[in-house]
Amino acid sequence: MSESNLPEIKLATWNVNSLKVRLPHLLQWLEANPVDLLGLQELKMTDDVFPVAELETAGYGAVFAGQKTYNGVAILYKLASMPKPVDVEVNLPCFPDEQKRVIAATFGDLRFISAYVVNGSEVGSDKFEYKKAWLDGLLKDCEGWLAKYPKLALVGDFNIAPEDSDVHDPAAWAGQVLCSEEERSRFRRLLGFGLKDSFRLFEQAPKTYSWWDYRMLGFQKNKGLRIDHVLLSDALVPACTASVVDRAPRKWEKPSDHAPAIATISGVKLIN
DNA sequence: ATGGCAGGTACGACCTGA
Repeated sequence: MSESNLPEIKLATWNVNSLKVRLPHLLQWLEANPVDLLGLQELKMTDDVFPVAELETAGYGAVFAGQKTYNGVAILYKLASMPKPVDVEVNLPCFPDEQKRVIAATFGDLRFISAYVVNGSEVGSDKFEYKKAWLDGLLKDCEGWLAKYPKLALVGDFNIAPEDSDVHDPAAWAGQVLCSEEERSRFRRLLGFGLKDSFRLFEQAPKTYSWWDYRMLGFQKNKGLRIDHVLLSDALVPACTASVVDRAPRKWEKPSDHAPAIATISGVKLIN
């Protein structure tokens, strides 16, 4: 039928580590990769200085929730291809938080959520307890969102490497923050609600990561972790035709320490 | 075990990241 004539929709996520510093990289990347929806994390800016005009010139609209110095999330949508966002939610309904870590919006009948999961500092710290509580809130609200929105994409910096294959040195990282069983078990519970890690739907090159430490030549030595994910609800999984990490912008001058991750879905009609 | 790099704040170092 006409399903195959529907355009592809590209869904992406990128922790830009300061949108002020990275705006030129973002614009350069969007020109080469005109994705339809892009979740951003670590804006590190307040809403009054969000680059609305520059992004509109590049063909993108945005909804955003910023904060001074830390955190801050946004969703960019391609004006030419996407319906206007509705039902915008900031943060987790069940977890009141001063920190801006979640923004969600609906495009047609697609719910798109950009999340910046707590880092957690180190296992056993107060920040780690906050991370676990925050993740429990995310789990609870995702269960609710999935019941309401069958077509759902949850993207972002999860600060969790789900499997040892997502870690350059699993022995060194065993039990450490980003790799602990307490974090990984929560990630698996999230998948249990009816989400898939789109990256793992496909054969992938070994040692594919999305984050590399700035220090110790981490990127040059590919000492990385895959902690940025595009999760798709079961209703979208059959339509997913590709899921990749784009290492290219990590090679640019003064890069973010994270690379973008992109999933492609095909044959999905967005219904208003 | 430690520190190394980067961004922000604010002009000192210090906090946070992962």
